[in-house]
Order: sequence, then structure tokens, then C-alpha cells
Amino acid sequence: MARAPRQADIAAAAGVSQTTVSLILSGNTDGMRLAESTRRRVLKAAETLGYVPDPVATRLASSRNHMIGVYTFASAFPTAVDGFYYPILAGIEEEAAAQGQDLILFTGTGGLEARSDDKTAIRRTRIADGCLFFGRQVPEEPIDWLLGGGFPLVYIGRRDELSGRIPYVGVDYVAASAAVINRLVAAGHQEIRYLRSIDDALSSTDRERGVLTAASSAGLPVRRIVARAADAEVPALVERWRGEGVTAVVVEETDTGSLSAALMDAVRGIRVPEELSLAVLGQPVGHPELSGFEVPRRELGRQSVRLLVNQITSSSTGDPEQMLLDCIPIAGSTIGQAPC
Amino acid sequence: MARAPRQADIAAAAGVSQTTVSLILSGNTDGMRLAESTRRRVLKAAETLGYVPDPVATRLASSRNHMIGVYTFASAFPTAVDGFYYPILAGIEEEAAAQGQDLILFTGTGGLEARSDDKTAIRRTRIADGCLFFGRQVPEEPIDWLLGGGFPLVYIGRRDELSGRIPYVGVDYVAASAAVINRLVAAGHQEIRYLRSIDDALSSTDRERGVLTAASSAGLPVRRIVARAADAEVPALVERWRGEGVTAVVVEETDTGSLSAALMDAVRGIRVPEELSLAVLGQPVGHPELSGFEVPRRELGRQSVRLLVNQITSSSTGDPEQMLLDCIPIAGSTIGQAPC
DNA sequence: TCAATAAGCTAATCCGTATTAGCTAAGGTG
DNA sequence: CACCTTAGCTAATACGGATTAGCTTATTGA
Repeated sequence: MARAPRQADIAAAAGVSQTTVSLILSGNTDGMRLAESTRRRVLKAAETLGYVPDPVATRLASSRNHMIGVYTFASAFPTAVDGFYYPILAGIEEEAAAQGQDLILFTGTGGLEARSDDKTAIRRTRIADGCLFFGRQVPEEPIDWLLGGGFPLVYIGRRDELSGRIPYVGVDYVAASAAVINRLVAAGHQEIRYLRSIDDALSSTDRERGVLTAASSAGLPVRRIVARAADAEVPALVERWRGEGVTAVVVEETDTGSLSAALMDAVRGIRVPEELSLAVLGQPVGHPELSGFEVPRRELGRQSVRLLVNQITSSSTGDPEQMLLDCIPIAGSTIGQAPC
Repeated sequence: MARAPRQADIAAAAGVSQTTVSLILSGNTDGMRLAESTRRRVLKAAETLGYVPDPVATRLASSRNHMIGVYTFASAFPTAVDGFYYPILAGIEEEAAAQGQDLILFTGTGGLEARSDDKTAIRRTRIADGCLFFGRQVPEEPIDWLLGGGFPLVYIGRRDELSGRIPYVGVDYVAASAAVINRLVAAGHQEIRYLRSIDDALSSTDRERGVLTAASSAGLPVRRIVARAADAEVPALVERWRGEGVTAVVVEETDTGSLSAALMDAVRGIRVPEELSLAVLGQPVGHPELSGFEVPRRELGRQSVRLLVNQITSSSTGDPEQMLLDCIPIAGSTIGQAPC
């Protein structure tokens, strides 16, 4: 047998028209009445021939193929930071499977033409019913183009571009970070420092905002709290802070985890939390003892799929759906009472 | 909301036919001569309108869409064994990107209808230009159906079903396992035991074959070498072996890693390698000290994509391509000279 | 008995691109 | 001048399924 059977083949076998086959197989008896005997005859013929609908044709004709795209701007499986992205992907897959959707990973143009040619590359996502986007930058022009065309999409991570019209599922870093500061304040800490990355991603500025808000409403001197530093500068910074009477250090956890690792190196000789309290805005892999919070990555993947499928099926052109997920506080054992 | 421009729109704008637009945009001047002025006019109109070819229609018309499927009989991102599959997926993605192919993860039917309905589910893979398969069992009927239809596919892992007609990229467990035994023999070990899983996957029997071949050609008593055991039976087994004067234990590494973990637990009180040498046919994550070999997982992913793309582009209906990859020996520090 | 209904089905068309077959007009040949 | 090229383009159709607008028959109502 050369070709896969089509509806036309079933029609011929059952002695009906292709239209009838389509109606019966898609279950679309919307106003149409078909004899039970015909239905059975067609279904049997379909079974015998081993018919499977061609998803491409289905999509072309009906603009639905139960596939959702995942567009990643870089690699979908980054080796260096796999611990970070893997749970998100796992969550996406889990929910997609639950919703009966296949996944298309758009990685194709990464090697041959530069992915920088986003304008064209991104448009390929239209083969799917909708698409998840994933990555730090937002190439506004093509995203705007997709949105304008009514194409369902959801960003993973909070996005403020395009005047807030981008649907997303993000993480409430502001609240989670504020909670960490509040905990330190409750433990009596007054001299707190926050160590953040040099990079200006939204997830970084959100954490900073949470830190500053909580600090100022606790009446702490906000001026000196925040420090930006590269990994190499961390030891000297800690040294200085010790001299200034700092009793607690909070560090941002980034996707590579290098900053928190550098801090943990720098405090090696110091007793934690007796001499110095430590907290991480995030959770370094393999360090459950660190106080901080857990980013709900798996949930992030799951919810983004839900939101997307919602968009696809509801087809209401209403307001963009955006949602923030709460982090889970991690008590840990590196926050203690402030000394003296 | 304006609809995405089609070739017909360009045709109207440039005052030519849709055929001409298609010819010019696809660069398919195969035997066709078109005036340079027309070409420029059409290209300009396409640019102005922001035309992007519809991949769905392209695929429907031409049976090529630069997408390769990945069909995993279970979850593509299994949580329990992520260390095992992740590198393979990463390799697949890497090579797919390099080859300009997008990836379709077929996970869709996992939740709603049981994936056990493989016959139908597998056929969905035909939306892609070809598909990678991934998993222990081979559902022969649908795979045969795909092969018969000339659909390009590659299995990850050695497959002997369907009289060897299944293209695959596998791992040469036989040679790698034999090498481990040879190393033990060279270190003077005579009383060796091989602990394997109860399961009868090809990767298990291959390892056993390598062990037995090497043992018999080294003149070892082959009869008592192999032991099948569940995790819970391992401690008792090790106890008995110690009484029998066994000097080296080799254990199979499976995807869950539970058997090797059980063995490592059971030998906790024994000095390794002074009293007992240990080797693993594979490499447990986080245990670089264990002697054994590394399964080239990333390479497995990469090569499978190459083989598949080869099949897709060559279109020669010749013999199925099958290949075995070599493992990388890991010296480790758990093999020592045989005592006494 | 004639028209009005309704049940059961089909012809035709669309989705957007690729491809084949062929048409037209200009130029060259005998 | 009839005939052939050939360059340059187009009409028609395929791809496989969804959908709209009917078209037959039998059945019912008046």
C-alpha cells in the first residue's frame, strides 16, 4: 500500500460521498441527520482502511490542529542551565498531554540562518494553534504582528512590552522577595544588604522592587541596601559589609546560579546564621538548607499551557490574560536572630 | 483584524497570476523563464505586504515542512529519570537546529485517550517529514505500517523487530560491557559476578552478552556469573558472594539507576576496591568515581537526527540504515588488583 | 391529491501553495 | 508567408478535509 487512505477512499468503500464521511468522522452532526446504518458503514470502512485524519489538511481547512508551539529564542535545552528550564518544559509537556495537545518546538532556524532574523522565523509559529514564548527579550515587531492577527500566544515570564497587551504567566517575585525581607526584619535584622546581578532582566528588577518596598515600609535605610556585583567582586564586598556591621545578606538567584554560588563561597569562613544570616531570592539546586523561596517552575509551564489553550478555545478577543504565580517560601536554616 | 496576505494578494498587487508569485517566491525557476522586471515587481509587492508563506499550506501541497517528530511512548520529560533522557533530547534539539528542522513532540494523546491506542496515535507522526521513536517496546503493527508507507523513521536504541527493517541508532553495549570484564580480568579477577535487572530489554541482554562473551574467552567459569535480582534482594546476594570468594561485582545501570544504587548501599561496609572491585555498565549520575563507561547520550540524539534527515532527503528506498555508537570508558577508582 | 415538511444525503467550494500543461506573442527560419 | 522556436506567463488542478447550500425522496397535513 502506497498512500495513506483519505476520506475519499472511505467514501468509495462505503458508497457515500466524501462530505458524508467528513460529517460522520468529525462527529459534526450540527443540524445534519444521518442514518445510523450509514454511520456504522462509514465507521467500519474507516476502521478497515486504517484511516487517520491528516493533521495538515485538517488545519488548513479548519484552523485547528491541536498543536501548540514552543518558541525559545535560544536553545530549548540549554546545557548550562538545564536545572532551570527543565521543570518548565516538563510542566508544559505534562499539561499539553493532559489537554490533548501536541507540542512543536521551534528550533529550526537556530543553526542555518541566524535566529536574529526573528521576523520571519517567529511567523512560522502560525502552523500551530497557538504558541508559548520563552526568553528574555521580546522582539516587539513580530510579536505585535502575531497579536494583531489574533494569533493566540502566551509568554512565560512577566512582560510589559507593547503596552501590556502580551498575555503571560509570570512569577510574583515582588511579593516573594518582600516576604524574605520581612522575615529578616522580624528576626531583628537592621543592616541588610541585597546582592543582585548586573543584568537588568524584569525578574531582577522585580526582586529589587520587592526588597526595596519591604525595606522602606520597615523603616530600614533604603539607600545602601542594593549592590550590583559580578561574581568576582563578591568576596571583597562581603568583607566590607562585615566591617559595616551587616547582619544579613540576601542574594538574587539567576538562571545560572553563579551569583549565589559566589556568595556561598565568600562566606565560607563565617558561621551561618549565628554571625550572618543568609537568604536567597530563589532556590539554588542542591541547597535545601538555604532560606528563600521556590520558583514554581513546573507550575509555570502548566499554567502557561492552560492559558494558551483557553485563548485558543474561547476565541473571545477580550483583554489579554496575564497571571502571576506565587512562590513557595522555603524556611531553610540560614536565617537566625540578629546578633546583639 | 487584517488577514495574513496570501500569494493571491501579491499577485493582485503586482498584476500577475498566483502561479507566477509561487514560482518567484519559491525560487523554483526550474525550466521557467521569468522577466527580471516581473521578479522585482513581485518581490517588492511581497515585501510591502509583509508576506510569509503559510507552512500548513506549503506542507499540504508539497509534502515537506522541515519538521521532524519525536514520539516517546511515555512522557518526553520523565521526572524520575530526567538525567537519563535529557541529554538525548538536548542532542536531538541541537542537531535538529543545526539541520534547520523544527521538532514536533507527540505527546498529545497521553492524557485524554490512552496512549495504548498506539495504532491511531502513532500515525499522527505523519504530519512531520519523519519521526524519531523512543522507548522500550516496538508496537510492530503501526511501525510496519509507517515503514510500508515509506515514512522515514529512526528508532533510538537497537531494534531487531520486523526482521531488522527498523532503522536505528543504538549503543554498542556488547563491546563496552566486554571491555569492562576484560579490564577486571587484566587486574587478576577470577570470581566475578554480574548483577542485572529482571527486565529483558535489549539493552540488558546486550550487556549480558558482552559480559558472557568476554568472560568465556577469558576462560572464566561462565555458569555462575549472571544474577538477576530485584533491588531488595541485593544485600543478601552480596553477602553470599562474599562468602564464595567473589572479588569483583559488575552491575547493570538502568534508566532508573535503582539497581546500582542498591548495590552501592549493600557494599557500604566493604572497602572498595581493596576488598572488592566494583564496576557499572553505564554511569550513575553524580558518581564519577565508579569504574564503567559513559553512554554517549547526547551523541545518540544527534546521530539519530542525522540519520533521519538523511532518510528524508535521500529518498532512496535502499537498505535500512542502522548504526551503533561506542561508549566512552570511565576509568574511575573502584577497580583494583584482585586480592591475594 | 397537492403541497409542505423533513430526513438523508451530495455537489461545489474553500483553505493557501505547488506543479503541470499549455497558451500567446515576438522573433527567427526556410 | 507558413512554420517553428522560445521567452514569459497563466489556467487548471492537486493536496485532504470542512462547510455551505442545496437536491432528492418519503412522509405528513389539509
